[in-house]
Amino acid sequence: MSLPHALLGLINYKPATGYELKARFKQSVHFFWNAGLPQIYRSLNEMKSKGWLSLTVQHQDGRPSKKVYSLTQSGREELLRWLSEPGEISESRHQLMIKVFFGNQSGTDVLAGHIKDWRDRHLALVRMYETDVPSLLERYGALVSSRGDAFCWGLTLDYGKRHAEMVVEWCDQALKDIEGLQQGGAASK
Amino acid sequence: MSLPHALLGLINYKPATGYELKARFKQSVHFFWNAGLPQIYRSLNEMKSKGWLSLTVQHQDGRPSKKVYSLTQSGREELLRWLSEPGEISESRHQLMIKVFFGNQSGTDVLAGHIKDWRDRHLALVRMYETDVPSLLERYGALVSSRGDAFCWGLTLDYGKRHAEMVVEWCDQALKDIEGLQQGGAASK
DNA sequence: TTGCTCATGTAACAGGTTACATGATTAA
DNA sequence: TTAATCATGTAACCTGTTACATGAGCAA
Repeated sequence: MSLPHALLGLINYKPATGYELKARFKQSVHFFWNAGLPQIYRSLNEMKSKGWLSLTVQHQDGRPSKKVYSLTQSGREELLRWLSEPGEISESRHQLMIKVFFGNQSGTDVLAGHIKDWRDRHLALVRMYETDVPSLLERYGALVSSRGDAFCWGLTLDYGKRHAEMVVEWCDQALKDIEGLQQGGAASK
Repeated sequence: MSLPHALLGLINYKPATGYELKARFKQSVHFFWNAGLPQIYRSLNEMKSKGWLSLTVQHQDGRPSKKVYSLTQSGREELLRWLSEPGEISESRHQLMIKVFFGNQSGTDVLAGHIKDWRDRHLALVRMYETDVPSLLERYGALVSSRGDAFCWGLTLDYGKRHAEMVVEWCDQALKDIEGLQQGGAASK
C-alpha cells in the first residue's frame, strides 16, 4: 500500500482537494504512479479516519463545495516514517517482455512489429523528457518550490529519460538481431 | 488481463499442472511477471471454462493426483491472437521514484541511503544476469528448445541486464549529485 | 448545442496477495 | 524429527479500474 503515502507527500506541499490531487499526480509523479479519482477519494476517507488528515469545507457560489485536506501532525509523522522505510522491490509487470519471450510462437515479423512500436513510443518519451517535462516541473515547482524539491524532481526526471533511452537502444539492437536471424540462418529446430 | 495469456504461452511449450507452472514462471519470465499459486489455479479454471484448455488427471501412488492442462485448438488461437495484438503501455508503479520525488521532505541522508540500497540490489542483479540466469535459461531451454525460442529468451535477458545497468548508472550519478549538493551550497529556500 | 472544466461521489468488477487447510514423501 | 518438496485448493482481503450519477459554468 503506497497511494496514501504519495497523497500525504503531495498534500504536504500544500492542502488540496481530491480533484486537485488528481491533477497534481498528472503534473508530477504520473510517470511512476497514477491514480483514478475514485481511488483517491476512497484513500482520502481512509486517511482521514486514521487521523492523518484534517478537513475544511469551502463553500463556493454556483459550484460544488470543496473539501480541502491538510496533514495533521500524525499525518506528517506517518509520511516521514514511510519515507525513511526501505522501499519494497517494485514488481514490474511487463507485458511486452512476455510477448518477446514468446516471440518464437508468434513469429519474428509480429515480434519486430511490436518492438518497432515500442521504440517509437519511447523515442517520443525521450523527446518529451527533453522538452515538455522540464517546463511542467517548473510550473509545478513555482507553487511550492524550494531548491531541494527541484533537485529531487530533477533526479526522477533524469531517471525517466535514462530509462526511455535504454529502451530505445535495446529496441535498436533487438531489431538488428532479428534481421540477422532472418537473413543469416535457419531459425527452426 | 494478461496472466492467462502468459500461462497459455508456457503450457504451449509443454502441458503442465498449476504447480509446475508456478515453477516455470520462476525459471523464465519472473523478472517481468510473477504469479502466486492461488491466482494460477483460479486462472486455469477460468481458462478451462472458456475452452482454452483441456484437462487430464494423472493418478499417482502416495501423492496427490496431478491435473495436467494442455492447449486446445481454441487456446492456441487465443494465444496467437493475443501475441499479435499491440501491447498496452505497461504502468510501472515505482515506489522508489516516489520516495526520490519527495526526497526533500525526508532529507538527503535518508534519500542517499535508499539510493545506495537500490544500487547494491541492482548491481547484484547485473551479476546474476551475467552468471546465473544464462544457465537457468539453458536448463529450461533444454526441455523444449528450438533456436528461435532461445533467441527470444536471450532478448529478454539482454533487456533485464541493460535495465539493471542503467539503474546502477543512475544511482551513481544521483549519489554524486547529492554529495555535490550537500557540500557545494545551501539547499533550502 | 456540444463538449470541457470543476467537484463530488457510489457500485460493481477485476486482479493480486495473504492466510488457512490438508496430507504424503523424502532428505538433513 | 524437522523442514522441504509435491500437489491441491478456499476465503478473505486489498488495490485498482470502469461504469454510473449529478450538476453548474463557460467557451467554441
